Amino acid sequence: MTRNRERIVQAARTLVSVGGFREAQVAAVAAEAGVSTGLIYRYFPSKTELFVEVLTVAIDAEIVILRGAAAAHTDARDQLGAAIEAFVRRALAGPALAYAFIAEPVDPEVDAERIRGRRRFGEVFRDILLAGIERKEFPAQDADVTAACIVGAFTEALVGPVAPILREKTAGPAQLVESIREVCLRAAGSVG
Amino acid sequence: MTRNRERIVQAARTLVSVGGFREAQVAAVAAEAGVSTGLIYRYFPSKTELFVEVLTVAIDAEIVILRGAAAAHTDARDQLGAAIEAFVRRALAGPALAYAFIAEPVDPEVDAERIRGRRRFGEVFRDILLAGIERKEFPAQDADVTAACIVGAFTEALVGPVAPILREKTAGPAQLVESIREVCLRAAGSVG
Amino acid sequence: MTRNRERIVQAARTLVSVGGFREAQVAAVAAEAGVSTGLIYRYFPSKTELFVEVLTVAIDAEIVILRGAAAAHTDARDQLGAAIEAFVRRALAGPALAYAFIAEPVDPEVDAERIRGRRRFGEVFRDILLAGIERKEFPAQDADVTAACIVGAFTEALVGPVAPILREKTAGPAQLVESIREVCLRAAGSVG
Amino acid sequence: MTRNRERIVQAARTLVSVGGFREAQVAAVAAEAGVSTGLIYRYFPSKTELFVEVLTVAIDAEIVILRGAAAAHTDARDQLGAAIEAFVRRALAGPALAYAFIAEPVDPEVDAERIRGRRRFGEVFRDILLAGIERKEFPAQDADVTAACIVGAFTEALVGPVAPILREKTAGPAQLVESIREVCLRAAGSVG
DNA sequence: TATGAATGAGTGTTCATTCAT
DNA sequence: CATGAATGAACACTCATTCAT
Repeated sequence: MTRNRERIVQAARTLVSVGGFREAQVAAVAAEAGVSTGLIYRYFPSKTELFVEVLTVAIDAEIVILRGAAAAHTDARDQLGAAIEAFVRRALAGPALAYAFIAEPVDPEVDAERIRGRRRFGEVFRDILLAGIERKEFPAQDADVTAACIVGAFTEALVGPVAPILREKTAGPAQLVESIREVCLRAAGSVG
Repeated sequence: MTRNRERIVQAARTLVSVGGFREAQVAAVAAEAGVSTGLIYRYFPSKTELFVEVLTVAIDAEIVILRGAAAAHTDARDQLGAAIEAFVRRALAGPALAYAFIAEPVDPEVDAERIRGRRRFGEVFRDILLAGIERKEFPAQDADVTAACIVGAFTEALVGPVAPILREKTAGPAQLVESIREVCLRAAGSVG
Repeated sequence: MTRNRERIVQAARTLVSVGGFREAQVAAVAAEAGVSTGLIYRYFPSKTELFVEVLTVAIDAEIVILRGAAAAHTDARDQLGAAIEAFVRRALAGPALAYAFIAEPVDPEVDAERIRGRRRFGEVFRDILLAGIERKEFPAQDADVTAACIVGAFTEALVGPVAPILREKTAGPAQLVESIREVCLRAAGSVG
Repeated sequence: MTRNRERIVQAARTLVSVGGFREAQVAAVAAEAGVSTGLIYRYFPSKTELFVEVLTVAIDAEIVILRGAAAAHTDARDQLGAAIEAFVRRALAGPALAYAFIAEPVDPEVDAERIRGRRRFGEVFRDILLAGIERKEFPAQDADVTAACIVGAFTEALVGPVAPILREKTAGPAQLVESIREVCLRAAGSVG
């Protein structure tokens, strides 16, 4: 059944988001998914491949959402704001995705996928920035650097070590979303 | 001899910066330091404690440098720019510190120290921001959020996945340092 | 269908001759035979039983051929020479049978069958030798020992480690067949 | 201690000779040697390397003995006879060496060493044969083929499946040694 | 009869930690 | 103080066998 494959991926994702790669042993994934360890190897050639897929799937989904949120607007500024807000809102909803982005995966191959994921996130913002710069909505700047900074910024603010404190301090999620959005928009040079 | 203790910490730091926590086994640290594995346990109760100290020492040193760089200026804008530039320049000089900040440490306790380190970095920027806001150099904003974003921003731009590409693309380190500084200053609301 | 049974045995035989017992897993046999793994267990109670049959069938066929080759002659010397030649020629034609005879089977039970096979090969030669000794074609000797030595001799020359070199060196298969035949005939005491 | 290394090799050798490679798991070797499994990896990079050494050491020792036995004589016939006798006597003394020569080791690398061993045994006999042929003690023949056959012959007679029966049947070890020696000498063309 | 998904015990290997010297 | 040999629990992965469909 292809249902088991999904169960395995989901179990792996859950374990990573809760306890990091460190606690996501094959046996634990199997237990979480309610299957035997051997079954995991029917669907994935190795633990590495499983976690590469976990990351890929998670990132793909987020990328789609980001681009979708941006596509609902025409102004680059609104696109940027919407993409950031979409990302932040989702991240605040649960720890599922968060951990994977700051984690140093045990395996270099998984790490490569994580790196690719961050790069792809950056590309979403870079595209928006480039269009905005061309339309004079943003000042001239190195869009790649700004995009990387934006990714780093909300990653840190959301899933980084400061996040728990920020969440407590700021008056509810809406407030935090708004703060992050403003910082990132300013970083892009958009005059608020 | 307390000299051995230093040699061990230095060896551990070297190994982490070169190959990450993954390749920094106790035996490897001992070999790098030129001591026996047993000796490490005379100075540190566990591998975890050793790496907590490695991080603490490294972060302490950076904090001092950051604050020192900022103290050379009076304008908040200049302080912020100097602190960022100091951090970025040092990070570009070598991988020594960089890796430790995005790495997911093997051990939760080490992770806790890493988190504390990032928070302390954030505090440096928060203090500068708060002073600047009070003096109307920066617009009203949540200084904690902005500070976290700044830490995330240059961490990503420096040691994140995009870094290698950025380094190749931008015309030399000086160019990259400048780009990052500008983004962060804009993020703080400083009109360039 | 009994056709499936044959297909399974044939597939197992092919895999063993190509890659040894090591690569002849049940799943691989099933794939090679174009059936499911489960079907194998409908015909054989265990993997062991399957490979015991593989060996038995292969050896039976060879024994028949050996005896047939010998039966075409009346002189013991010619019988011995013909039997050896028949075996050697067949072995040189393909690796099919060869591997199974020096291989240490995974399973003691399969090993027992292999041992039985070699013994039965020895008996073919022992019978020829005994008849030859009685007719004074061969000198008095321990026919069992000589027979075992003959089996060992051509097994080594054919499938042992020296085989590849011998095949390259000697001028074609015909030459090697002749050399082995001569050595074995001399071993039996037949004056060439 | 280098004593442990020897204990490990000896334990591995014992297990192989008693139960074959199949029963010589790392844990079993450790138990037999009275050490922990981890200690084995202090001396050997892998299970494979351990068993390669076990074979190499065993074969080296036998080769020295074979050549030594032959060196005590001047006639090629006597040399050949002495070498065979030496090998056979030792083999009859215990199962230690025996199993390793017919076993198909689990690992290709170990198998390669086994193959090399048999080849080196063959070379001992080939050298003796070549000298004897030159001195007209033996008739013209393919010395490589004869050497391979001799190795195969006594391997089969000694450690092959027929061995147990031969041992029971023949009147004591001395008798069997003599029979094998005679067969091999005849195979070389030496007129007894 | 036939399938092949599912099982889970077993194996080689790593590495933080200890302790006799 | 200092050594480094020794430990052993833990982990990824394999594969013969079973059984619901």
